[in-house]
Amino acid sequence: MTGVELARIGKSKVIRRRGMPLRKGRISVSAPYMVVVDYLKHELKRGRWLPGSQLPSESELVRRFGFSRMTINRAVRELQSTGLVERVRGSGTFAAQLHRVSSTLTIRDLHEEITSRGHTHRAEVHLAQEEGLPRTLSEHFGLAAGTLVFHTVIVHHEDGEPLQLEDRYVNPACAPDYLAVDFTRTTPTHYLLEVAPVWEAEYSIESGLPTTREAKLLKIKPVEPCLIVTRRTANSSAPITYVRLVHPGSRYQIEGRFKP
Amino acid sequence: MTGVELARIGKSKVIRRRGMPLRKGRISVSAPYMVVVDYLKHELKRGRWLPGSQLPSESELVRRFGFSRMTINRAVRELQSTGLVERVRGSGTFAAQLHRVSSTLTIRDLHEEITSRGHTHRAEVHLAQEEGLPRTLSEHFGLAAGTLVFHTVIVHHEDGEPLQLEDRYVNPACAPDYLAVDFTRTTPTHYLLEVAPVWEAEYSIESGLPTTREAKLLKIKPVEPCLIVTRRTANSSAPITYVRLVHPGSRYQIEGRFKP
DNA sequence: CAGTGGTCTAGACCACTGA
DNA sequence: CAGTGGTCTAGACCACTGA
Repeated sequence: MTGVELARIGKSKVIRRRGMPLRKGRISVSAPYMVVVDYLKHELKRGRWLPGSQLPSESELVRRFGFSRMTINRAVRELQSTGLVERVRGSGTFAAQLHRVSSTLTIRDLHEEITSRGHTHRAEVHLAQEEGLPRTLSEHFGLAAGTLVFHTVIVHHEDGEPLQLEDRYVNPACAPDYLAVDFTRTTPTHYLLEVAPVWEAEYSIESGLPTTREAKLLKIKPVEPCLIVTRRTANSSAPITYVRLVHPGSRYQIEGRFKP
Repeated sequence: MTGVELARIGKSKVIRRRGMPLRKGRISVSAPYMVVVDYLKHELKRGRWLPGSQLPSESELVRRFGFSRMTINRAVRELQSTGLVERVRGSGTFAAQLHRVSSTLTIRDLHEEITSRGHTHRAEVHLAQEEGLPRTLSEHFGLAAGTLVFHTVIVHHEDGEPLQLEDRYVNPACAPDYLAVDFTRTTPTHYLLEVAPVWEAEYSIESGLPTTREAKLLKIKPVEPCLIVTRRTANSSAPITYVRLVHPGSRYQIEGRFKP
């Protein structure tokens, strides 16, 4: 972008201040701070400022664009929060190393996921009962061994094929009516997100073999590698649920993408 | 927090405007917008506004805290960007369902990861050559089959135990000197992040079996489940690298945690 | 129509950096 | 000391919502 073009962008501010609408004809004009965001992103993308090198200062951008400093500041702060630049007070703004691939791991309702692919979802309930928390899970779940908890084992099918075994423990204090839910119609994930807002979560993703029972329920050979996700959620004072999700490796993978 | 306490917070603004420093004695006083952020976070955490319900409006918060509307707006916008609230123009601000567990999947240098655990890292280079891109990878990598690319196969050990097999293809246009690097001293990840800034990335995480050759190099049985990560990075105009990372399931897992 | 959030401005004071 | 980013303010105009 040349200095002339920048000057033209600067002028659009004046127009707005005189009360012109944000739309001229069919062309939508972005908010001034977005103009700056787009400009900086575009130049970063082109490699104009290599990682570690310094970007124009706020006052420099104020001069170039003709916007107020608060507007410039907001734009650059936006890039900072997405990790594209780093700012050092007293020193300057620098292009960041894009090490971090910030992705979003969603606690997504499997029912939604399957139906959004246009497939049918069916849930088989193999266990739904109250029981004492096994000693082995006490630490992971964050409740004392022997505490009465709800335990469900459900196999989710996509178009008739087992896709996920969901072995879940639920803290009755957070969802007292959990066992009354018809899990062939409502998934535990969906129900729990409704009744027990999540404040924090921990998860682990690993590859391993199913237990004998899991293999049988998933209708796979005991030697088939599985993608196993375990997850614990909690609100600010108590654990909500601990779940082990076992997926046949041949049928499930986690995908992600990052683009600033 | 009671109305009285809020009123007191409001007064602190007046003090600042008269030129008092941000620190009184040893007590550090947060910036006003952070006061509002902390207050709203704290109340959300306590469950004061359940998911979907409406938070106080900006003007209401202006009255309560005595800060200017821009300051209140910045605070609430901050919560919005972290996904804690949703805002609808003309309607209001609402507590969000915390479905999204926003986690950060880092492209991390394995050497760093291992040494930060206090362990020793050793890399064995099994292949480093130029070759034509296999047809099967053409689509994944984003280059035509047969294009000359660099290909390296490296096994990374943690305290002498094979932890990761790194099978990597590199676009020579982005890193022409790639093959000159001594990979027993510098990991490909480290080198590439230096010379070829990443603009976008895609990854997939799955569970599967190693190939016969991979199993041999990792010194595991061919039936041991592995956590397999494939990743493609690119800058704005060309793909940089495509890598398949194979980890023995028994020795590696991906962990994450989310807390607003 | 009153209420909501989205955004901009011009000016201000400040802490921190590095020559 | 000049330059940098961090932050706040008081007022403004606007688009959109929903009674």
